[in-house]
Amino acid sequence: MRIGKHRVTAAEVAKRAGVSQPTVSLILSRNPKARVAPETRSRVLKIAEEIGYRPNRLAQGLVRRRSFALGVIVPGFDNPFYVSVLSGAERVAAEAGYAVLFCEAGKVDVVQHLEALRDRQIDGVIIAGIAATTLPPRALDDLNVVLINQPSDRFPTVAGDSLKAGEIAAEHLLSLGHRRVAFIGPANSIPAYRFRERGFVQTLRAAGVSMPSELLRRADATIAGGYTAMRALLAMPDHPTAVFCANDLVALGAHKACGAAGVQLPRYVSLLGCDDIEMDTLVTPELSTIAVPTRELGARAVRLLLRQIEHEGAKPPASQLLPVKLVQRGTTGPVNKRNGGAR
Amino acid sequence: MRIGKHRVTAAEVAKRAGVSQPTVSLILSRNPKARVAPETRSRVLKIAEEIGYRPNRLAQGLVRRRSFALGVIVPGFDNPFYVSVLSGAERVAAEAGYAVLFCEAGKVDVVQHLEALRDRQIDGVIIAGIAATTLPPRALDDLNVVLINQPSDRFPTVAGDSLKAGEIAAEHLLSLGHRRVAFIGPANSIPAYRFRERGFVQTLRAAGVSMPSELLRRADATIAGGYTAMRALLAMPDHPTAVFCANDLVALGAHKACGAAGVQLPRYVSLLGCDDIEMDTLVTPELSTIAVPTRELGARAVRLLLRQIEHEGAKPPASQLLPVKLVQRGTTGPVNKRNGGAR
DNA sequence: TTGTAGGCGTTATCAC
DNA sequence: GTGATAACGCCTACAA
Repeated sequence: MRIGKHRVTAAEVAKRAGVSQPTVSLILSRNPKARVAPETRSRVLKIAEEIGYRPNRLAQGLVRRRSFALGVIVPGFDNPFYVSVLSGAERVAAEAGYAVLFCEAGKVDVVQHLEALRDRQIDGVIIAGIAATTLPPRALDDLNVVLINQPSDRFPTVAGDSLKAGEIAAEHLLSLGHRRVAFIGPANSIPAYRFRERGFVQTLRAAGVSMPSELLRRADATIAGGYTAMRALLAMPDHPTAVFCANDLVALGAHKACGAAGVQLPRYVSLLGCDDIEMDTLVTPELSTIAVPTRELGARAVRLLLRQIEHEGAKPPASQLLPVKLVQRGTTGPVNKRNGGAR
Repeated sequence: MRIGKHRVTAAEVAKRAGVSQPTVSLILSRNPKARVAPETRSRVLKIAEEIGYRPNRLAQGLVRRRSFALGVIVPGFDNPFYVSVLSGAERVAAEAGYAVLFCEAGKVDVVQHLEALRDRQIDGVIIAGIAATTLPPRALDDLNVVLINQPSDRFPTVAGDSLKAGEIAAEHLLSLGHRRVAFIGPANSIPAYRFRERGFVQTLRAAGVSMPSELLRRADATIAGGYTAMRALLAMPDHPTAVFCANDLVALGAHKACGAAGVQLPRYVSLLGCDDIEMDTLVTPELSTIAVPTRELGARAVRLLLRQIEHEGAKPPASQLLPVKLVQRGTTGPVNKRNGGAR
């Protein structure tokens, strides 16, 4: 509500209630510590309610040096993973009365986005999908930061257990009898993908299965990347019987390549992704994957950030590693003995 | 940069430059109108640069009564359509120096989100996927609003041409020889879906093809909704030879139902979606659809909003209707004469 | 228990 | 051209 052209201010409430403006402020913002006459209190509250007073958060922010806003920076929405993270973050933030400033950053302009967030006196930043180490050294100075899916000794982190994901993938494929297995993933990329790869390769090796270099395919972490890489794998005379992909997008691209080549899944090739995005159940057969609690990552990141913000001095909260689990659907199955190149 | 524990302020710059603080402000913010001695100007600019001065946008906002921030409210990310809209909006907003406050609103708490945005002195709001008419009458008072994909005589609007989309769909299916066609879509829903349905039905009728009520299936605008509805259609003794869906999610659900039932696309049933989301090309055969320029919707909505904000008094900018177009892929094909219930 | 004074970091309006 | 001075709306002292 407003009076004429100017919004309702605390001073307005004060005037009508016959008290001073700070008293109003005291009653409406300050916690239980506010020792005010119950009679005054209820009168002020009533009037504030009546004329629809709502504190101006910009003004609050200016004096309290807090904006009650969080920034979320992701590389883009090509990968539904980030969509989930943002969604989870927004829910928790909104419940806590924080706004979410959303930034989509094409690697180049992360720094600019960070500057813009700083100018708005942002209370904290969540970064997903961008390696913090690739940023200019001081870009994150004096900022409350929580990183998603990347380890750091400088900032608290929330991550799905990527190493474990790789292990689970390897164990699953091994248990199905696969011995000639491949991995598709990007070369120099965000830590999550590297860990998935490492966990996968190490577990294979521990089981006495080595992965020759021609079965380690480098590809962008996209559908197109997976498609191309899988095509190359299928073209090999002795193609692998199972393929683990750095993420579900890659796996879906690979899935599509199989479809295009007339290769039956999982009869001749088993295919395993990682993340568990919604599209997985859209393809036929549905994609087996390692589920990562994506929304939960965003939600927890916000909680960590709030803790960090709200008791400022304390030591930064401990990082969290969230469990992942195998979701077996239609693209993984027992190795087929006769399939050395057969279609 | 900061000095000790306090951030660099304009006053700090002023002190070092030996001028008054307002002069600094004048030089750094005000455009050409600033009549300032070139010598002073360059000195101030140099010092500001040196100590890394950046204006506090909260303080700016307080006095200018502007936050340089926009709100975007969408019902959720279940539908990639909204993801695209948000993405397009963010890009344009960021380029113009505006922040995007992202709100995911489960119908219930739209009002709360709007209140929160008001409290932050938001400069404008973009609403997608939520019928403005379902909001309390005064919820949008005194707000700069742009609506996406819904007509309104109160606010400017950016929309894909949904009526046309329905027409195109009908023409396409008719041209392929289909005469027994169905529609799957939600009952009481956002305007876009209603228009698609209307355009579709009207064009059919104009061509002398009526759609019996059993071929008008009501379903949630989700994958699950499409799946269920399609199953019901396939179970009919004389099932339709072509189906148009309110959006791609529904169509993908229907696609899946066909796969599960062993029904070949488009041989026995043609399937047509609407929106053109990325998943469409993931399924086999790829989904034919009517492409809506989703990112562009978000981008234009922001431009409209900025125009509205920046010359306040002027009449609200005209609404925009963006063209849609048929994207024929693998799920639509000529009617098969022999398919009265055949599989 | 409440009011007064002062300041958060800007921008706007004037005199000088 | 430039510098006081006064907002903007709120919060934190401290005094009454």
